[in-house]
Amino acid sequence: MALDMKWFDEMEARIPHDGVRTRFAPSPTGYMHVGNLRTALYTWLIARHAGGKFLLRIEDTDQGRLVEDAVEVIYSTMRKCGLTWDEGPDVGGPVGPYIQTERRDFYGKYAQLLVEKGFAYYCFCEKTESEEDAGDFDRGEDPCRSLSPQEAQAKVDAGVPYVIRQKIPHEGSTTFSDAVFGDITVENATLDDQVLLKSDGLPTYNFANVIDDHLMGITHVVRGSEYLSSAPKYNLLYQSFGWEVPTYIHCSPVMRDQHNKMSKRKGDPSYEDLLSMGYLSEAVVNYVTLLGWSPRGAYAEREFFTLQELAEVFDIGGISKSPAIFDMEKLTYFNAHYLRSMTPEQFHAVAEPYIRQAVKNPALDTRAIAALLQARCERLTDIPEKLDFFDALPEYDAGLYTNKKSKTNPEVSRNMLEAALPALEALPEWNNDAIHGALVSLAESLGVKNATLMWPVRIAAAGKAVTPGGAVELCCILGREETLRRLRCGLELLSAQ
RNA sequence: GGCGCGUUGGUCAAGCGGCUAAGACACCGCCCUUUCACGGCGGUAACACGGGUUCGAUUCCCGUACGCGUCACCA
Repeated sequence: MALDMKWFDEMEARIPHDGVRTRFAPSPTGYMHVGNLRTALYTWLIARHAGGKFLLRIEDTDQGRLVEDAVEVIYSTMRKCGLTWDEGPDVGGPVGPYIQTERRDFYGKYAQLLVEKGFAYYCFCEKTESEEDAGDFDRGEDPCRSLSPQEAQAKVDAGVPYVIRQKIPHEGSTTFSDAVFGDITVENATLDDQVLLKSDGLPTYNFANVIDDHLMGITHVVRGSEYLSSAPKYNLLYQSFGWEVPTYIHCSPVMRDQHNKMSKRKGDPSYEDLLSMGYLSEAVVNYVTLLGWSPRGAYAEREFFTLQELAEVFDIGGISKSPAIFDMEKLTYFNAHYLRSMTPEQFHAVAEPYIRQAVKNPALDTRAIAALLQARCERLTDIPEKLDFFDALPEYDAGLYTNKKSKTNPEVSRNMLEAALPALEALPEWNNDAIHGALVSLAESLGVKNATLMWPVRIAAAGKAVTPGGAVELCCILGREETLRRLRCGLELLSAQ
């Protein structure tokens, strides 16, 4: 069968040559690994930094199930992270389709083209079944490699199943250039004649990648370092077609510990999991970008960046060769920083649902509570447990009234509460300033330090030792009536001693 | 096993022949203070090992060790 050369020309003609073009090519698995997210981030940053195009391509070469939902997860994750794309399955573009299963018939044609050029051949051998066979198999000796075109064609015509393999030269060496790892030279003899087209007519991952990246005009390919060893074969493939090789950027993996990559299977959190654990998307994005990349020059000591700032500063040279261990504690620190950097309004907006998990009483002001929380939580999920005393005063032990530094014990606490009660009762207004003023001047007139009065009031108001705010703030939020009631409860408890 | 890659404090990391080897997280201490936090100040802690090259190696080269990756009609 003759190849339609005009079709190839048309495919070539569609390819844009207008600067940097990068692509993120996930498989629709239903969630976003941290490692994948980082790849997406770097890919996006390279495009945006250069003012180029960023495209989305879905690699769905197998799984027929779930795909619809899973692709949605990819879209929504990308959106939440702010990773906008210029071309993709949903928005289209000049080099579509952007879903691999819809490009199915492209690959066979290019495989045949390669056969015609003498850089690939039909192979009619059985699959290599066991690992041992595969290991011992002397690849240079594949008899199909030396079949004449006529012999091969005859078998194809006779309906013998076949795969198409890449014809790697026996001699010489291939040098592959990576932007992170530098030049890597390998002997061609160590490379195998990898399958390009499977017997079912579908391409292997390696082949599909080369074809798609070329046909989509991709200039920079970001991928995991596990693909590093197959890269020289890509080079050969590009050479065979006479195509320009894109810049490859191989990234070392994100690890869960010294020995293992992060993985959903081992229980490591995905992007979605991190959000539900109370982390902000911005914090995750910022932190993950810094796992394996660091800013240089004037920004070398900075670590907080918005996505836009990252796009300006990002450079391929800052990508590290060695793996990085994901440190949840440092992510937590980033998250805390982001929470504190928000305006009170912004913080209230994200915190309110968590506040309402613990505080059902509609009379309590969530804004005032949020204000106390902002400097006191590292994740949003920390919030509910800190507020457990608002709706109902917990049962507590009189021992809480003893605090050395504040110079309190049940005895003095009783005196303090007795004095505080009428002072608070008499206040014309109920707000932070008024309460604070009244208590401070009361302490002065009693001749005790502020803490000696504040401690018992806070314990009586909250019924617990550690609270997200001091006596004044808690009383203010609880309201006069409830505050007085709780102080009387405290007094009762102390009198019963 | 072959081939490839990597190795700076517990973690992330700067460094790209000459430095008291940055900075951040975590940890410890002090200050602030109405508990806890926040904030401020300070501290402990590292160039895997052995050879070269060089006037001089964390930096360049070669080994060793350890680790990782890859050797599929999986991606």
